[in-house]
Amino acid sequence: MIAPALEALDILRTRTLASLAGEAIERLIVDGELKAGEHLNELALAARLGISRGPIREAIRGLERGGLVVTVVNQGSFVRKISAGEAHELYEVRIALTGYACAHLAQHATTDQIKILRDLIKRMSAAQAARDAADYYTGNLEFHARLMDFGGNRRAVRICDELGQELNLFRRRSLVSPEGMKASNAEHADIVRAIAAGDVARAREAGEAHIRRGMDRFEASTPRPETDAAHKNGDRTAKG
Amino acid sequence: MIAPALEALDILRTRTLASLAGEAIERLIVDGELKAGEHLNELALAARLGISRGPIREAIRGLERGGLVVTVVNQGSFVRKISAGEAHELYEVRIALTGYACAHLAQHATTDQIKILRDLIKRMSAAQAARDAADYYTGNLEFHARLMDFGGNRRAVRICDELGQELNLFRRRSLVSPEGMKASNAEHADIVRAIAAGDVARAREAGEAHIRRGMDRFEASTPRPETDAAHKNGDRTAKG
DNA sequence: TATACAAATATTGCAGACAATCTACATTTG
DNA sequence: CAAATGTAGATTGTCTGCAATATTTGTATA
Repeated sequence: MIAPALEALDILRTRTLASLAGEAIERLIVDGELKAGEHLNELALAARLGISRGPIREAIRGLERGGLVVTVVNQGSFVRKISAGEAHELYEVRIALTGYACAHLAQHATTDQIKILRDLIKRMSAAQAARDAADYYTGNLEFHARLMDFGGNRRAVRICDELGQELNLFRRRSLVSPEGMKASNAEHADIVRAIAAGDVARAREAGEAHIRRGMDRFEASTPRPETDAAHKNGDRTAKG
Repeated sequence: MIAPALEALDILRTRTLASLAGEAIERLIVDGELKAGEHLNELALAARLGISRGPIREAIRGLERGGLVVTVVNQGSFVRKISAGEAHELYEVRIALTGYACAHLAQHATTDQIKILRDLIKRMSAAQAARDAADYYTGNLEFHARLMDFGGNRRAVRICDELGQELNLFRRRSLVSPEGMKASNAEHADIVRAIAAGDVARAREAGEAHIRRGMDRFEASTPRPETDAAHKNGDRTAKG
């Protein structure tokens, strides 16, 4: 065990304040402490993290490119506000990638990989029975990451991760009902069955359908875009 | 016409030095002036652009998140070196997205959209006949952008753009032979025919195959990874 | 000659300071 | 009373400076 002060110095040798600040701000956004459309005060953030504005600004540029934040010259940066249309687009990209990964897996999956997927399904099933939404949530995340990863494509995993993060800007960690969990997990089972059977077309179809149903559920549960168009930050929806 | 000085001021009011620097550095990379693995000297870049290091550093953070640059603490940033495996992954994501877009178009394309695609094919055909590689190149870029865009998904367009940029890190603007152009454009025609016929499966297949063949051509033309493993920046291939 | 070590140089990471701009509020003017 | 104007405070965009780290150069030693 190293003394905290030394440990802190060690962190500084291997990490940069900008990267640490980036993660911190990202957490603030994902956790909802910084709400969509809200202004990012550089000085306040710097004070809060006990550093100067330089690293904060660098971190914000990263978040900007990542789509979490939108910047207006001489006005600063704002947590990005995602429109329903943009959310739909994000979902569609996920549909395409998931479908492709499933098709790919139907041809190339090993028995070990299939076992891992089946174990995850069991775990989610248990979480659903126990009404443990949090456990189901993480299981679900891992299942989808594995799905993409087993396609052997870490880049696709990363893209899906980022898309998911952006989506969370909109749906604020959608809570799933027990029935929803059950239906969703049944779809997972469909996917894995098709993969195990080596049925390419059916695997793709099942993968696409799963994300699409998630999208439908989400859009059905989303109130029509509020018509307070005069809201101050009403147009902070897209970047550049 | 505004006096240059005033125009410069106008630019500063609407743009940030960091964003301008980001574009400038991006050009340096894409144009090959900064080669893969090369070190980005902040002071030198700042001097070259006539600004201070602050905006340069901010710009680099953006490029980092965009995958064009890799940063090592206390060593600085380097133009990302892409491995053959990573290039393959990038291609696969493009395959998935293009295939999906084509399938989508087969169901929803309007006659206007199909006409635009056909016109682009004619234009590329003319460029190929004239051996005008540059014109073919831009036509090809637009064709693929349209393909994605007509899926109605601007986000997918952006992702494909970014993937293409990263790929260019590897393939340094692959030059296409006249025969290559001809074959490639024939594939374009296949895609559009399937879309016009409303044949979803065939459209997807044609779209995927087109990118896949591009990938195959590319990988066939790529010399096996050089075995100068002792090269100084030999491991600057991935980030984080 | 090759290797190990040490000084010198170069470069990064960060902080603080300043000017330009924006925002909010009070004041004036029609 | 509404609109325009002016002022004070807050915030951003940029620059300069300094300490910490990395890299290079030079030197001595086996």
